[in-house]
Amino acid sequence: MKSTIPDTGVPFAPPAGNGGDRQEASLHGEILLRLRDYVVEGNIPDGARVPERQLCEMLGISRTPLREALKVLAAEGLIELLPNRGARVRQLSQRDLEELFDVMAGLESLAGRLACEAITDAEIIAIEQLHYEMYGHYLHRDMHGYFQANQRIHESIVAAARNETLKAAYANFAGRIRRVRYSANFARKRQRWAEAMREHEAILDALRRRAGSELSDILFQHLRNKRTAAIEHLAEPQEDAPASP
Amino acid sequence: MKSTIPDTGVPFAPPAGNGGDRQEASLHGEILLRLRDYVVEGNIPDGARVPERQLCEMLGISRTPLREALKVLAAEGLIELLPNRGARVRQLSQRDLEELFDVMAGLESLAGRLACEAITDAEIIAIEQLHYEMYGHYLHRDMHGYFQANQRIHESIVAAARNETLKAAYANFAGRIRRVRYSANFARKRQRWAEAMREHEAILDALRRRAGSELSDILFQHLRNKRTAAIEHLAEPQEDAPASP
DNA sequence: GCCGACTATTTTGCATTCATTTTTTGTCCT
DNA sequence: AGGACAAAAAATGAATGCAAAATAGTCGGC
Repeated sequence: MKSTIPDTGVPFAPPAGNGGDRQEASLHGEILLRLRDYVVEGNIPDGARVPERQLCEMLGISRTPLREALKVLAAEGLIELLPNRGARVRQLSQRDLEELFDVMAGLESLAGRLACEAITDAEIIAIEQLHYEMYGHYLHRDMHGYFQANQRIHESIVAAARNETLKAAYANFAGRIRRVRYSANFARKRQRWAEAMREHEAILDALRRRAGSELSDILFQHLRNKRTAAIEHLAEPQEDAPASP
Repeated sequence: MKSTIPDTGVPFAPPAGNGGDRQEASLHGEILLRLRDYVVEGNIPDGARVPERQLCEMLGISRTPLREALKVLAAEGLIELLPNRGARVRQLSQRDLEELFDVMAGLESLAGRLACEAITDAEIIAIEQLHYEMYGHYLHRDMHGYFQANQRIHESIVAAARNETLKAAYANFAGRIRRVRYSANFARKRQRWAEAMREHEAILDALRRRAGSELSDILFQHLRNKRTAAIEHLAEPQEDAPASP
């Protein structure tokens, strides 16, 4: 039960300048991107065994670059590499999820604190825009739109922190959680929605005042509450699935 | 100037249960551990080019497992992999260091907050012991002893957070910074020493009261101050190197 | 009929080999 | 002599081959 990539945590890659594009020269790099998406999007069932050969012909490459990509994904924590027994999609226990949410809370909390030091008025206005947009989705019970706007707000805060290292770490953890979201059908309870909206107002308020320490607290609590909702949801799935208008 | 492991950050490996041992079955895993230490300890000069062949015969293996290990190290951010141009030790700019310190500050800040929820009296007492020990080293101007005790205190706080995911991430970032410490001879200024001691008192105080939010703030500031000291030190090296008694 | 041991097939881990690309060296021309 | 071009050498990226381990399948025993 020991992973090949053992006790050391892998933080993340260099800032690498480019934020969003995914051009990639080398084959194994290309494979890495594709495989990561493939796993994150939940195309492989939890804990499923995936023979290398099968992936090879699926991707049309030989085993060497594939294995290199697998090692990296294992270091990222998306899959497990059991010695002589192949790669498995990493199955997250409830405890793992709790830990992940807490780390995300810590990172966002940090992002908020740093953002207060550097954010511009224009950026705040942009976030306010997203906030109102999100509020609209909330009123219309549009879960998907709400969710997206919400994500963009949090990403904006991370971006405003002006810290590529943080951004990379954030993206990595977000990816791990996203996989769970894809697999389990993450609907949020209505009551939590209202709470979340109120919390977001407080976030904006603290951000406007550049109250770093305060914002840090609020963001942590906000994510903590998200965590609780998520865990409860996992315990008893699909309660109060929102009707799309 | 693009790394093969591109924009995505690699967070870190699974908890993997075992905290400290480094038994490793697979060859590439063994190689990974040895290479990581080798790099972290600064045996390779910054930005130096290291031909694979040379590493292979140094480690007595073929290129395949070596390259797998290199990919992982690149994902961890310790080295850079330039397409068709080999591996280079990642050179951290001053900005990179600032970012790293800030992320460390965020993680420790989080650790403190979580620790307040779960830490036992016994653990607090143990940390107090370390604190007094550190104070002794401080009085004796024993930088090395001071430094070690200090590190153990921070590790204890992270351990008390009861979050293996956080612990792994922390270890990864700590490794990146440690490399700089090995290379540049990190002496701390005396004035900063006194400040740091006071801050540590405040940390202990907040910890005893389980004041999570407060501790979070103090730890962040503490690390922020460390950051400032480190950056200043890099700018004008070895000022006030402490005489060992 | 079910459980356990033995064999065959598959799969992983690593070494070796091949094809490009890069870097170095050597030579020639200005 | 200095620089540019060209060829050789070396290094990287990927594919293939081979040995060891694991899985599955079968047979035999109880």
